[in-house]
Amino acid sequence: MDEPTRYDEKLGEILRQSATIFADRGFHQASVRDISAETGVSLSGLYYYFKSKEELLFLIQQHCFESLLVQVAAGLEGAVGPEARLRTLIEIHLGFFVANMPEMKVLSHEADALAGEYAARVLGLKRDYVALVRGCVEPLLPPDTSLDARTATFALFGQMNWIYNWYRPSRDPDAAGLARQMADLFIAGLHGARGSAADDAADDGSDEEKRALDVAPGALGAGGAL
Amino acid sequence: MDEPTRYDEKLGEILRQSATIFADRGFHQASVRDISAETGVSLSGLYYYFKSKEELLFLIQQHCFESLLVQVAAGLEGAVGPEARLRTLIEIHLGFFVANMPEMKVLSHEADALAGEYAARVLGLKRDYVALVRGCVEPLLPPDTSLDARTATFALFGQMNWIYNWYRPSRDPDAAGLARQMADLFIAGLHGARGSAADDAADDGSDEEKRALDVAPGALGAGGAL
DNA sequence: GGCGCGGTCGGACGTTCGTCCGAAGCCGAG
DNA sequence: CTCGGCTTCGGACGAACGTCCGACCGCGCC
Repeated sequence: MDEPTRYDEKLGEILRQSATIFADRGFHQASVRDISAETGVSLSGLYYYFKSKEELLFLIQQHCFESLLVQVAAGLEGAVGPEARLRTLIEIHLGFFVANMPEMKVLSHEADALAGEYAARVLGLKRDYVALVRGCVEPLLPPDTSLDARTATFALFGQMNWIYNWYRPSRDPDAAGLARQMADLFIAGLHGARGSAADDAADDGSDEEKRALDVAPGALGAGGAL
Repeated sequence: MDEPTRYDEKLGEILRQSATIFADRGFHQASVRDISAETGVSLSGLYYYFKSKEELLFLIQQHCFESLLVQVAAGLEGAVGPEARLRTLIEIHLGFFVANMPEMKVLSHEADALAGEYAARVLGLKRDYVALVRGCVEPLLPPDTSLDARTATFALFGQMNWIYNWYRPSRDPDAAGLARQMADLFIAGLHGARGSAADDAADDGSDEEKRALDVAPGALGAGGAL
Protein backbone atom coordinates (compact mmCIF):
# COMPACT_ATOMS: atom_id res chain seq x y z
CA MET A 1 0.00 0.00 0.00
CA ASP A 2 2.61 2.53 -1.09
CA GLU A 3 1.60 6.11 -1.50
CA PRO A 4 1.09 6.88 -5.16
CA THR A 5 4.11 8.39 -6.85
CA ARG A 6 4.05 11.58 -8.88
CA TYR A 7 4.15 9.40 -11.95
CA ASP A 8 1.02 7.54 -10.84
CA GLU A 9 -0.81 10.73 -10.04
CA LYS A 10 0.00 12.34 -13.35
CA LEU A 11 -0.89 9.21 -15.28
CA GLY A 12 -4.19 9.07 -13.41
CA GLU A 13 -4.86 12.68 -14.32
CA ILE A 14 -4.07 12.01 -17.95
CA LEU A 15 -6.38 9.00 -17.97
CA ARG A 16 -9.17 11.03 -16.42
CA GLN A 17 -8.92 13.92 -18.85
CA SER A 18 -8.43 11.64 -21.82
CA ALA A 19 -11.55 9.71 -20.88
CA THR A 20 -13.53 12.94 -20.89
CA ILE A 21 -12.18 13.87 -24.31
CA PHE A 22 -12.83 10.40 -25.73
CA ALA A 23 -16.34 10.48 -24.29
CA ASP A 24 -17.06 13.85 -25.87
CA ARG A 25 -15.47 13.47 -29.27
CA GLY A 26 -15.11 9.73 -29.67
CA PHE A 27 -11.86 7.81 -29.63
CA HIS A 28 -10.91 7.97 -33.29
CA GLN A 29 -12.13 11.52 -33.69
CA ALA A 30 -10.10 12.80 -30.75
CA SER A 31 -6.45 13.38 -31.52
CA VAL A 32 -3.45 13.02 -29.27
CA ARG A 33 -2.98 16.74 -29.89
CA ASP A 34 -6.38 17.37 -28.29
CA ILE A 35 -5.20 15.50 -25.22
CA SER A 36 -1.99 17.46 -25.24
CA ALA A 37 -3.90 20.73 -25.31
CA GLU A 38 -6.31 19.68 -22.56
CA THR A 39 -3.73 18.24 -20.19
CA GLY A 40 -1.03 20.83 -20.84
CA VAL A 41 1.46 18.07 -21.51
CA SER A 42 3.35 18.38 -24.75
CA LEU A 43 2.56 16.06 -27.63
CA SER A 44 5.71 14.01 -27.32
CA GLY A 45 5.66 14.25 -23.55
CA LEU A 46 2.48 12.20 -23.46
CA TYR A 47 4.31 9.25 -24.95
CA TYR A 48 6.27 8.94 -21.76
CA TYR A 49 3.04 7.76 -20.11
CA PHE A 50 1.68 5.49 -22.81
CA LYS A 51 3.31 3.99 -25.83
CA SER A 52 0.44 4.38 -28.24
CA LYS A 53 -2.98 5.96 -28.43
CA GLU A 54 -4.46 2.50 -28.39
CA GLU A 55 -2.68 1.67 -25.15
CA LEU A 56 -4.07 4.85 -23.66
CA LEU A 57 -7.58 3.68 -24.45
CA PHE A 58 -6.77 0.27 -23.04
CA LEU A 59 -5.49 1.77 -19.79
CA ILE A 60 -8.68 3.81 -19.42
CA GLN A 61 -10.90 0.82 -20.06
CA GLN A 62 -8.91 -1.55 -17.87
CA HIS A 63 -8.71 0.89 -14.99
CA CYS A 64 -12.40 1.64 -15.17
CA PHE A 65 -13.49 -1.95 -15.55
CA GLU A 66 -11.32 -3.26 -12.73
CA SER A 67 -12.59 -0.57 -10.39
CA LEU A 68 -16.15 -1.51 -11.27
CA LEU A 69 -15.48 -5.18 -10.65
CA VAL A 70 -13.90 -4.44 -7.29
CA GLN A 71 -16.81 -2.30 -6.16
CA VAL A 72 -19.43 -4.79 -7.30
CA ALA A 73 -17.66 -7.70 -5.67
CA ALA A 74 -17.36 -5.74 -2.43
CA GLY A 75 -21.01 -4.70 -2.49
CA LEU A 76 -22.26 -8.19 -3.21
CA GLU A 77 -20.60 -9.58 -0.09
CA GLY A 78 -23.13 -7.90 2.15
CA ALA A 79 -26.18 -8.91 0.15
CA VAL A 80 -28.11 -12.04 1.06
CA GLY A 81 -30.91 -13.52 -0.98
CA PRO A 82 -31.34 -13.48 -4.77
CA GLU A 83 -33.40 -10.30 -4.96
CA ALA A 84 -31.15 -8.32 -2.63
CA ARG A 85 -28.14 -9.43 -4.64
CA LEU A 86 -29.62 -8.27 -7.92
CA ARG A 87 -30.81 -5.00 -6.41
CA THR A 88 -27.36 -4.36 -4.98
CA LEU A 89 -25.72 -5.11 -8.29
CA ILE A 90 -27.99 -2.71 -10.16
CA GLU A 91 -27.45 -0.06 -7.53
CA ILE A 92 -23.68 -0.30 -7.65
CA HIS A 93 -23.49 -0.58 -11.43
CA LEU A 94 -25.60 2.51 -11.95
CA GLY A 95 -23.95 4.39 -9.10
CA PHE A 96 -20.56 3.71 -10.64
CA PHE A 97 -21.80 4.58 -14.11
CA VAL A 98 -23.22 7.93 -13.06
CA ALA A 99 -20.17 8.77 -10.94
CA ASN A 100 -17.78 7.90 -13.77
CA MET A 101 -19.82 8.74 -16.81
CA PRO A 102 -16.96 9.62 -19.18
CA GLU A 103 -15.01 6.45 -18.42
CA MET A 104 -18.10 4.28 -18.61
CA LYS A 105 -19.19 5.87 -21.84
CA VAL A 106 -15.76 5.13 -23.28
CA LEU A 107 -15.95 1.58 -21.96
CA SER A 108 -19.39 1.04 -23.47
CA HIS A 109 -19.10 3.00 -26.66
CA GLU A 110 -15.53 2.27 -27.73
CA ALA A 111 -15.61 -1.46 -27.06
CA ASP A 112 -14.66 -2.26 -30.66
CA ALA A 113 -11.84 0.27 -30.89
CA LEU A 114 -9.26 -2.06 -29.40
CA ALA A 115 -7.67 -4.98 -31.22
CA GLY A 116 -5.29 -7.81 -30.54
CA GLU A 117 -4.06 -8.35 -27.01
CA TYR A 118 -5.71 -5.21 -25.67
CA ALA A 119 -9.09 -6.28 -26.95
CA ALA A 120 -8.60 -9.78 -25.57
CA ARG A 121 -7.83 -8.51 -22.09
CA VAL A 122 -10.83 -6.19 -21.92
CA LEU A 123 -13.01 -8.91 -23.40
CA GLY A 124 -11.90 -11.22 -20.64
CA LEU A 125 -12.99 -8.73 -18.00
CA LYS A 126 -16.26 -8.25 -19.83
CA ARG A 127 -16.98 -11.95 -19.96
CA ASP A 128 -16.36 -12.25 -16.24
CA TYR A 129 -18.69 -9.38 -15.55
CA VAL A 130 -21.43 -10.71 -17.80
CA ALA A 131 -21.19 -14.06 -16.07
CA LEU A 132 -21.43 -12.36 -12.70
CA VAL A 133 -24.53 -10.40 -13.68
CA ARG A 134 -26.11 -13.43 -15.26
CA GLY A 135 -25.48 -15.27 -12.03
CA CYS A 136 -27.53 -12.62 -10.24
CA VAL A 137 -30.35 -12.72 -12.80
CA GLU A 138 -30.77 -16.47 -13.21
CA PRO A 139 -31.96 -17.29 -9.68
CA LEU A 140 -34.85 -14.88 -10.14
CA LEU A 141 -36.19 -16.44 -13.31
CA PRO A 142 -39.51 -18.17 -12.59
CA PRO A 143 -39.28 -21.92 -13.19
CA ASP A 144 -41.98 -21.93 -15.87
CA THR A 145 -40.83 -18.86 -17.76
CA SER A 146 -40.13 -18.72 -21.48
CA LEU A 147 -37.65 -15.93 -20.90
CA ASP A 148 -34.13 -17.09 -21.48
CA ALA A 149 -31.35 -16.02 -19.18
CA ARG A 150 -29.11 -14.59 -21.88
CA THR A 151 -31.80 -12.32 -23.28
CA ALA A 152 -32.85 -11.20 -19.81
CA THR A 153 -29.26 -10.46 -18.79
CA PHE A 154 -28.55 -8.36 -21.84
CA ALA A 155 -31.89 -6.61 -21.52
CA LEU A 156 -30.73 -5.51 -18.09
CA PHE A 157 -27.36 -4.43 -19.48
CA GLY A 158 -29.16 -2.49 -22.15
CA GLN A 159 -31.36 -0.68 -19.64
CA MET A 160 -28.37 0.27 -17.55
CA ASN A 161 -25.67 0.99 -20.12
CA TRP A 162 -27.88 2.95 -22.47
CA ILE A 163 -28.06 5.78 -19.95
CA TYR A 164 -25.04 7.52 -21.41
CA ASN A 165 -27.28 8.35 -24.34
CA TRP A 166 -29.91 10.21 -22.36
CA TYR A 167 -29.08 10.70 -18.69
CA ARG A 168 -28.73 14.31 -17.56
CA PRO A 169 -28.09 14.78 -13.84
CA SER A 170 -29.97 18.07 -13.78
CA ARG A 171 -33.30 16.71 -15.01
CA ASP A 172 -33.18 13.02 -14.16
CA PRO A 173 -33.29 11.21 -10.81
CA ASP A 174 -29.96 10.72 -9.02
CA ALA A 175 -28.16 7.40 -9.20
CA ALA A 176 -30.01 5.91 -6.24
CA GLY A 177 -33.39 6.86 -7.69
CA LEU A 178 -32.42 5.57 -11.08
CA ALA A 179 -31.27 2.28 -9.56
CA ARG A 180 -34.48 1.84 -7.60
CA GLN A 181 -36.64 2.49 -10.64
CA MET A 182 -34.68 0.18 -12.91
CA ALA A 183 -34.49 -2.53 -10.27
CA ASP A 184 -38.23 -2.31 -9.65
CA LEU A 185 -38.94 -2.41 -13.35
CA PHE A 186 -36.64 -5.30 -14.13
CA ILE A 187 -37.37 -7.46 -11.10
CA ALA A 188 -41.11 -7.01 -11.43
CA GLY A 189 -40.67 -7.90 -15.07
CA LEU A 190 -38.86 -11.10 -14.18
CA HIS A 191 -41.52 -12.10 -11.67
CA GLY A 192 -44.36 -11.28 -13.98
CA ALA A 193 -42.97 -12.74 -17.19
CA ARG A 194 -44.25 -16.25 -17.01
CA GLY A 195 -46.10 -16.30 -20.29
CA SER A 196 -45.86 -19.79 -21.74
CA ALA A 197 -45.01 -20.07 -25.40
CA ALA A 198 -48.41 -21.67 -26.03
CA ASP A 199 -50.86 -18.85 -25.44
CA ASP A 200 -49.46 -16.16 -27.65
CA ALA A 201 -49.85 -17.78 -31.04
CA ALA A 202 -53.31 -16.28 -31.20
CA ASP A 203 -52.40 -12.63 -30.99
CA ASP A 204 -51.21 -12.36 -34.55
CA GLY A 205 -50.77 -15.10 -37.03
CA SER A 206 -50.47 -13.61 -40.49
CA ASP A 207 -48.10 -10.80 -39.70
CA GLU A 208 -44.87 -12.33 -40.91
CA GLU A 209 -43.46 -9.70 -43.24
CA LYS A 210 -39.85 -8.85 -43.78
CA ARG A 211 -39.11 -5.44 -42.40
CA ALA A 212 -36.45 -4.44 -44.86
CA LEU A 213 -35.55 -0.94 -45.85
CA ASP A 214 -38.05 -0.71 -48.66
CA VAL A 215 -38.32 2.98 -49.34
CA ALA A 216 -36.23 3.92 -52.34
CA PRO A 217 -33.52 6.40 -51.35
CA GLY A 218 -34.63 8.69 -54.14
CA ALA A 219 -37.99 9.18 -52.49
CA LEU A 220 -36.21 10.77 -49.57
CA GLY A 221 -34.51 13.27 -51.78
CA ALA A 222 -37.79 15.14 -51.95
CA GLY A 223 -37.30 16.10 -48.33
CA GLY A 224 -34.16 17.65 -49.63
CA ALA A 225 -30.47 17.38 -48.97
CA LEU A 226 -29.40 19.79 -46.27
CA MET B 1 -44.85 6.00 -57.84
CA ASP B 2 -42.21 6.03 -60.56
CA GLU B 3 -40.00 3.04 -60.97
CA PRO B 4 -36.62 3.67 -59.39
CA THR B 5 -33.98 4.91 -61.80
CA ARG B 6 -30.54 3.36 -62.19
CA TYR B 7 -29.23 6.26 -60.17
CA ASP B 8 -31.59 5.46 -57.30
CA GLU B 9 -30.72 1.81 -57.38
CA LYS B 10 -26.99 2.43 -57.36
CA LEU B 11 -27.29 4.99 -54.58
CA GLY B 12 -29.33 2.52 -52.58
CA GLU B 13 -26.69 -0.12 -53.08
CA ILE B 14 -23.96 2.28 -51.98
CA LEU B 15 -25.93 3.20 -48.87
CA ARG B 16 -26.45 -0.45 -48.01
CA GLN B 17 -22.82 -1.42 -48.40
CA SER B 18 -21.57 1.71 -46.68
CA ALA B 19 -23.84 1.01 -43.73
CA THR B 20 -22.30 -2.44 -43.37
CA ILE B 21 -18.81 -0.98 -43.48
CA PHE B 22 -19.65 1.76 -40.99
CA ALA B 23 -21.25 -0.82 -38.71
CA ASP B 24 -18.19 -3.04 -38.82
CA ARG B 25 -15.39 -0.51 -38.59
CA GLY B 26 -17.06 2.59 -37.23
CA PHE B 27 -17.75 5.76 -39.15
CA HIS B 28 -14.53 7.64 -38.52
CA GLN B 29 -12.41 4.53 -38.76
CA ALA B 30 -13.83 3.54 -42.14
CA SER B 31 -12.38 5.45 -45.07
CA VAL B 32 -14.00 6.45 -48.31
CA ARG B 33 -11.38 4.25 -49.93
CA ASP B 34 -12.80 1.28 -48.01
CA ILE B 35 -16.20 2.06 -49.48
CA SER B 36 -14.66 2.41 -52.91
CA ALA B 37 -13.03 -1.00 -52.62
CA GLU B 38 -16.20 -2.66 -51.33
CA THR B 39 -18.60 -1.15 -53.84
CA GLY B 40 -16.26 -1.30 -56.83
CA VAL B 41 -16.92 2.37 -57.52
CA SER B 42 -13.81 4.50 -57.87
CA LEU B 43 -12.87 6.90 -55.12
CA SER B 44 -13.84 10.03 -57.03
CA GLY B 45 -16.81 8.29 -58.61
CA LEU B 46 -18.44 7.98 -55.22
CA TYR B 47 -18.62 11.74 -54.94
CA TYR B 48 -21.13 11.77 -57.74
CA TYR B 49 -23.59 10.20 -55.27
CA PHE B 50 -22.82 12.18 -52.14
CA LYS B 51 -20.95 15.38 -51.65
CA SER B 52 -19.14 14.49 -48.46
CA LYS B 53 -18.56 11.51 -46.22
CA GLU B 54 -20.73 13.19 -43.63
CA GLU B 55 -23.60 13.49 -46.10
CA LEU B 56 -23.25 9.80 -46.82
CA LEU B 57 -23.72 9.04 -43.14
CA PHE B 58 -26.66 11.40 -43.03
CA LEU B 59 -28.32 9.71 -45.99
CA ILE B 60 -27.93 6.31 -44.33
CA GLN B 61 -29.37 7.52 -41.04
CA GLN B 62 -32.21 9.47 -42.63
CA HIS B 63 -33.18 6.65 -44.94
CA CYS B 64 -33.13 4.11 -42.12
CA PHE B 65 -34.96 6.29 -39.63
CA GLU B 66 -37.69 7.31 -42.03
CA SER B 67 -38.30 3.71 -43.02
CA LEU B 68 -38.58 2.77 -39.37
CA LEU B 69 -41.03 5.58 -38.68
CA VAL B 70 -43.16 4.57 -41.65
CA GLN B 71 -43.30 0.94 -40.57
CA VAL B 72 -44.10 1.76 -36.95
CA ALA B 73 -46.81 4.22 -37.90
CA ALA B 74 -48.35 1.66 -40.24
CA GLY B 75 -48.22 -1.11 -37.65
CA LEU B 76 -49.72 1.04 -34.94
CA GLU B 77 -52.83 1.72 -37.00
CA GLY B 78 -54.07 -1.81 -36.52
CA ALA B 79 -53.39 -1.96 -32.79
CA VAL B 80 -56.14 -1.12 -30.33
CA GLY B 81 -55.67 -0.79 -26.60
CA PRO B 82 -52.60 0.46 -24.72
CA GLU B 83 -50.96 -2.91 -24.24
CA ALA B 84 -51.46 -4.05 -27.81
CA ARG B 85 -50.03 -0.75 -29.04
CA LEU B 86 -46.88 -1.11 -26.96
CA ARG B 87 -46.46 -4.77 -27.90
CA THR B 88 -46.83 -3.87 -31.57
CA LEU B 89 -44.30 -1.10 -31.27
CA ILE B 90 -41.74 -3.36 -29.60
CA GLU B 91 -42.36 -6.04 -32.19
CA ILE B 92 -41.88 -3.73 -35.14
CA HIS B 93 -38.92 -1.91 -33.64
CA LEU B 94 -37.06 -5.12 -32.93
CA GLY B 95 -38.13 -6.70 -36.20
CA PHE B 96 -36.79 -3.73 -38.08
CA PHE B 97 -33.62 -3.65 -36.01
CA VAL B 98 -32.82 -7.30 -36.61
CA ALA B 99 -33.70 -7.07 -40.32
CA ASN B 100 -31.52 -3.98 -40.78
CA MET B 101 -28.82 -4.50 -38.19
CA PRO B 102 -26.01 -2.60 -39.95
CA GLU B 103 -28.13 0.48 -40.59
CA MET B 104 -29.61 0.44 -37.09
CA LYS B 105 -26.21 -0.02 -35.52
CA VAL B 106 -24.98 2.99 -37.46
CA LEU B 107 -28.06 4.94 -36.42
CA SER B 108 -27.59 4.04 -32.76
CA HIS B 109 -23.85 4.05 -32.49
CA GLU B 110 -22.89 7.00 -34.69
CA ALA B 111 -25.51 9.40 -33.43
CA ASP B 112 -22.87 11.95 -32.43
CA ALA B 113 -20.91 11.76 -35.66
CA LEU B 114 -23.07 14.29 -37.47
CA ALA B 115 -22.99 18.02 -36.87
CA GLY B 116 -24.78 21.13 -37.96
CA GLU B 117 -27.81 20.80 -40.19
CA TYR B 118 -27.40 17.05 -40.64
CA ALA B 119 -27.40 16.47 -36.90
CA ALA B 120 -30.41 18.74 -36.46
CA ARG B 121 -32.45 16.83 -39.02
CA VAL B 122 -31.72 13.42 -37.54
CA LEU B 123 -32.29 14.78 -34.05
CA GLY B 124 -35.71 15.98 -35.14
CA LEU B 125 -36.63 12.50 -36.32
CA LYS B 126 -35.30 11.07 -33.09
CA ARG B 127 -37.34 13.42 -30.96
CA ASP B 128 -40.48 12.49 -32.86
CA TYR B 129 -39.77 8.82 -32.38
CA VAL B 130 -39.02 9.16 -28.67
CA ALA B 131 -42.28 11.06 -28.22
CA LEU B 132 -44.12 8.34 -30.09
CA VAL B 133 -42.65 5.58 -27.94
CA ARG B 134 -43.25 7.55 -24.77
CA GLY B 135 -46.84 7.96 -25.87
CA CYS B 136 -47.10 4.16 -25.98
CA VAL B 137 -45.46 3.70 -22.58
CA GLU B 138 -47.24 6.35 -20.57
CA PRO B 139 -50.77 4.89 -20.70
CA LEU B 140 -49.43 1.71 -19.10
CA LEU B 141 -47.87 3.37 -16.08
CA PRO B 142 -49.89 2.50 -12.97
CA PRO B 143 -51.41 5.60 -11.41
CA ASP B 144 -49.60 5.18 -8.10
CA THR B 145 -46.19 4.35 -9.51
CA SER B 146 -42.99 6.12 -8.61
CA LEU B 147 -41.58 5.24 -12.02
CA ASP B 148 -41.26 8.29 -14.19
CA ALA B 149 -42.16 8.11 -17.86
CA ARG B 150 -38.86 9.38 -19.16
CA THR B 151 -36.82 6.80 -17.31
CA ALA B 152 -39.18 4.00 -18.30
CA THR B 153 -39.12 5.05 -21.95
CA PHE B 154 -35.36 5.13 -22.13
CA ALA B 155 -35.10 1.88 -20.22
CA LEU B 156 -37.14 0.35 -23.02
CA PHE B 157 -34.96 1.98 -25.65
CA GLY B 158 -31.92 0.63 -23.86
CA GLN B 159 -33.28 -2.90 -23.81
CA MET B 160 -34.07 -2.77 -27.49
CA ASN B 161 -31.20 -0.77 -28.95
CA TRP B 162 -28.48 -2.50 -26.97
CA ILE B 163 -29.00 -5.66 -28.98
CA TYR B 164 -26.44 -4.67 -31.57
CA ASN B 165 -23.86 -5.34 -28.87
CA TRP B 166 -24.81 -8.94 -28.27
CA TYR B 167 -27.44 -10.31 -30.63
CA ARG B 168 -26.31 -13.20 -32.84
CA PRO B 169 -29.03 -14.68 -35.06
CA SER B 170 -27.51 -18.14 -34.86
CA ARG B 171 -27.70 -18.52 -31.09
CA ASP B 172 -30.44 -16.10 -30.03
CA PRO B 173 -34.20 -16.18 -30.60
CA ASP B 174 -35.48 -14.69 -33.84
CA ALA B 175 -36.94 -11.20 -33.92
CA ALA B 176 -40.45 -12.34 -33.01
CA GLY B 177 -39.20 -14.31 -30.03
CA LEU B 178 -36.99 -11.46 -28.92
CA ALA B 179 -39.91 -9.07 -29.17
CA ARG B 180 -42.19 -11.30 -27.17
CA GLN B 181 -39.63 -11.75 -24.41
CA MET B 182 -38.79 -8.07 -24.16
CA ALA B 183 -42.42 -7.05 -24.31
CA ASP B 184 -43.33 -9.54 -21.58
CA LEU B 185 -40.45 -8.37 -19.45
CA PHE B 186 -41.08 -4.67 -19.86
CA ILE B 187 -44.87 -4.73 -19.63
CA ALA B 188 -44.85 -7.00 -16.59
CA GLY B 189 -42.30 -4.64 -15.13
CA LEU B 190 -44.57 -1.66 -15.69
CA HIS B 191 -47.55 -3.41 -14.14
CA GLY B 192 -45.57 -4.65 -11.20
CA ALA B 193 -43.58 -1.53 -10.43
CA ARG B 194 -45.92 0.23 -8.08
CA GLY B 195 -43.52 0.64 -5.18
CA SER B 196 -44.32 3.93 -3.49
CA ALA B 197 -41.38 6.14 -2.63
CA ALA B 198 -42.22 5.74 1.06
CA ASP B 199 -41.43 2.10 1.74
CA ASP B 200 -37.91 1.90 0.40
CA ALA B 201 -36.18 4.29 2.77
CA ALA B 202 -35.66 1.34 5.09
CA ASP B 203 -33.73 -0.91 2.74
CA ASP B 204 -30.50 1.03 3.00
CA GLY B 205 -29.85 4.19 4.85
CA SER B 206 -26.17 4.53 5.45
CA ASP B 207 -24.90 3.41 2.09
CA GLU B 208 -24.23 6.76 0.49
CA GLU B 209 -20.68 6.50 -0.72
CA LYS B 210 -19.20 8.05 -3.80
CA ARG B 211 -18.32 5.41 -6.31
CA ALA B 212 -15.41 7.18 -7.87
CA LEU B 213 -12.52 5.53 -9.60
CA ASP B 214 -10.43 5.18 -6.49
CA VAL B 215 -7.88 2.57 -7.45
CA ALA B 216 -4.60 4.20 -8.33
CA PRO B 217 -3.66 3.45 -11.93
CA GLY B 218 -0.26 2.26 -10.73
CA ALA B 219 -1.87 -0.60 -8.84
CA LEU B 220 -3.16 -1.96 -12.10
CA GLY B 221 0.29 -1.97 -13.60
CA ALA B 222 1.02 -5.10 -11.60
CA GLY B 223 -1.31 -6.97 -13.91
CA GLY B 224 1.04 -5.77 -16.57
CA ALA B 225 0.90 -3.75 -19.73
CA LEU B 226 0.01 -5.90 -22.70
C1' DG C 1 -23.05 10.37 -87.93
C1' DG C 2 -22.48 13.82 -84.56
C1' DC C 3 -23.92 16.02 -80.21
C1' DG C 4 -24.82 16.33 -75.39
C1' DC C 5 -25.04 14.69 -71.05
C1' DG C 6 -25.22 11.60 -67.17
C1' DG C 7 -21.89 8.82 -65.20
C1' DT C 8 -17.03 7.44 -64.26
C1' DC C 9 -12.30 7.73 -63.47
C1' DG C 10 -6.92 8.51 -62.45
C1' DG C 11 -4.29 11.23 -60.08
C1' DA C 12 -3.22 14.80 -57.29
C1' DC C 13 -3.56 18.53 -53.32
C1' DG C 14 -3.42 20.11 -48.71
C1' DT C 15 -4.27 18.72 -44.15
C1' DT C 16 -4.10 16.05 -40.14
C1' DC C 17 -2.80 12.11 -37.96
C1' DG C 18 0.20 8.94 -34.68
C1' DT C 19 4.71 8.37 -33.61
C1' DC C 20 9.58 9.12 -32.79
C1' DC C 21 14.34 11.25 -32.19
C1' DG C 22 17.68 13.84 -29.94
C1' DA C 23 18.36 17.34 -26.79
C1' DA C 24 17.26 19.97 -22.84
C1' DG C 25 15.38 20.72 -18.02
C1' DC C 26 14.70 19.52 -13.34
C1' DC C 27 15.86 17.91 -8.78
C1' DG C 28 17.30 15.02 -5.03
C1' DA C 29 21.64 12.47 -3.56
C1' DG C 30 26.48 12.60 -2.76
C1' DC D 1 28.46 22.17 -6.59
C1' DT D 2 28.02 18.20 -9.59
C1' DC D 3 26.24 14.31 -11.20
C1' DG D 4 22.65 11.05 -13.15
C1' DG D 5 18.14 9.68 -13.69
C1' DC D 6 13.53 10.65 -14.50
C1' DT D 7 10.73 13.75 -17.02
C1' DT D 8 9.67 17.02 -20.69
C1' DC D 9 9.89 19.09 -25.04
C1' DG D 10 10.28 21.12 -30.14
C1' DG D 11 10.22 19.68 -34.37
C1' DA D 12 10.04 16.57 -37.82
C1' DC D 13 8.60 12.18 -40.67
C1' DG D 14 5.80 9.19 -43.44
C1' DA D 15 1.31 7.60 -43.98
C1' DA D 16 -3.48 8.09 -44.54
C1' DC D 17 -7.23 10.92 -44.97
C1' DG D 18 -11.34 13.65 -47.46
C1' DT D 19 -11.96 16.12 -51.39
C1' DC D 20 -11.59 17.97 -56.02
C1' DC D 21 -10.21 18.83 -60.99
C1' DG D 22 -10.18 17.84 -65.66
C1' DA D 23 -10.57 14.34 -68.87
C1' DC D 24 -12.92 10.32 -70.67
C1' DC D 25 -16.64 7.02 -71.94
C1' DG D 26 -21.12 5.16 -73.56
C1' DC D 27 -25.48 5.86 -75.26
C1' DG D 28 -29.94 7.79 -76.59
C1' DC D 29 -31.65 11.52 -79.66
C1' DC D 30 -31.79 14.86 -83.41
